[in-house]
Amino acid sequence: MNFPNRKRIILQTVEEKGSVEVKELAELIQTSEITIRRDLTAMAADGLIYRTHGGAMKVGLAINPIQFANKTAVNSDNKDHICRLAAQEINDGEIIFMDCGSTVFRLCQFIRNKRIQVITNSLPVVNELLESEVTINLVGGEVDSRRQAVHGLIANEHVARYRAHKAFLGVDGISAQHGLSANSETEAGMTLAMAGQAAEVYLLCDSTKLEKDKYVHFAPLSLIQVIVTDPAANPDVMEQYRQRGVRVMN
Amino acid sequence: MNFPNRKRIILQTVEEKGSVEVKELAELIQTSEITIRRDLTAMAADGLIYRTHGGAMKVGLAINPIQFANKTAVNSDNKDHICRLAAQEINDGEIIFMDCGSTVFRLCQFIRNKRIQVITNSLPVVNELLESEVTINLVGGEVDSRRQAVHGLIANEHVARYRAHKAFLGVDGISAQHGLSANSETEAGMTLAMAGQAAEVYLLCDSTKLEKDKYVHFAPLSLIQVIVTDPAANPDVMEQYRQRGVRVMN
DNA sequence: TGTAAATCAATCAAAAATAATCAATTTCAA
DNA sequence: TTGAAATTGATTATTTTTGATTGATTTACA
Repeated sequence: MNFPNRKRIILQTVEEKGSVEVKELAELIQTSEITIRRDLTAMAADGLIYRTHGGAMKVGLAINPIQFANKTAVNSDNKDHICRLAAQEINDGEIIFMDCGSTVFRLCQFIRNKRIQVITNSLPVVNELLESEVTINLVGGEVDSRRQAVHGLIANEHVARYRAHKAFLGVDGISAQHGLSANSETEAGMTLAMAGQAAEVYLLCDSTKLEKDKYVHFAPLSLIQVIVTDPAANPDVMEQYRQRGVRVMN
Repeated sequence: MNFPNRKRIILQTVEEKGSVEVKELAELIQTSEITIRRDLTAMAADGLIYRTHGGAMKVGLAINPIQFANKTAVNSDNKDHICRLAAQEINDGEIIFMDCGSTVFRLCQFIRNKRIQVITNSLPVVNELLESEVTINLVGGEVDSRRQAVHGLIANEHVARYRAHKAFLGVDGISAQHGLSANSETEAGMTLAMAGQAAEVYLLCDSTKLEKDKYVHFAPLSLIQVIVTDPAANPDVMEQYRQRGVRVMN
């Protein structure tokens, strides 16, 4: 039994049952558990399945954390640090993109009194900036109630109509080697759309997300110009990013 | 049973029942309470659920409910009457426009459980329908913080991309002779845009607005097909509208 | 308000799963 | 056939997950 055949059987089993265990597959395919594990790891890297402890799941069934205001309690000190740094980079008169990341959301409180224009797909951001000096432009399209944000094709097209000085974006994972990754394709699409229309792209990214790879890899590191992170970030890791031409602030 | 699978079951249970207890989940998933507690803590950190003593709850809206309080109090009984009538006109599977009028806003509570698609430029409407059966499409463009709605050129263009079965709109004034009028040009523009893309146009309009003329006259009576108003409306006035080919409900 | 019961966090220990390393086997091309 | 590369399996160390215990905290009820 070779890899392509095993792969076929594994994929079929996962699709059928939603989730499987390593033991189960080893029994079914009549091979060792370690081989199954290797197969699963390879397939998970390709995004074909979602790897769990002891087995694998159908990708669609895995529930990813939503990015949202509720999360603000987690790592909040670090996030505030990041946002203060980011806010210093924003000058009056500028047009900026803000996406629906939880770190990006916290940026709101630091820019309330700036005379800028914010283009965003995040409903919490809009709400937070409604009564402020900031002019808000809301991205139109389908509302994802889970994420309390606007996503999808129409939303991406809307973004493409604008041109901004800076984009402040969040990601779920970033690595020097593989670049940016996210937990969902729709979020990745919005990130790409905003990054493509901004002169300078800032990634707001607490140190726990550095050197982590998530479900979809969607862009190389070269998409961004600046990473803003917290003091807990590993200096060696930061140096790696710098060597690849990214400015790192912390 | 591994974490991702438990996570799925927990989330599903919480969504279904609104709240669950640790014991209940431990029994359901056949695992220890401490494991459930750990799961809940992790999920709460991700913002997927709201942790309570002894269990968990469905995560509520993190957006502070955008207030319409000042306006909604006025004529509320009459407005509810209008909205009940209007809601009866909406069938599952339909696509409808809703604008940012205060009467239109009250329509939300009557359509929460309908399987429809709502296209709106009103932030309170979005907020109200976020956690409902309704699919929401938000109009993109400049946010008018005073009206808590999206207006302007880009917004009108966004609307032009869609085609709906029905539009439910508010106006500031209506008269048999002069047609529809509004207090601002931007609101008038949105009304026109939505009306132009809907097969049937409903005007939700309490009786105090009948035969009133406001700042801008922006459309003839023929723009609309139906007026929904309250029982306090003058029968003679209603007859006038009917004679001009408008269906009047009250 | 005070007391009892329930729930929780923290710590530790056990079990399961995994990663890492190395050896054996197979495959493939020359 | 031979030798290098790829694949597979076995072993061991590490990590992750789970459950039990204890003391602290919160809630419910009188």
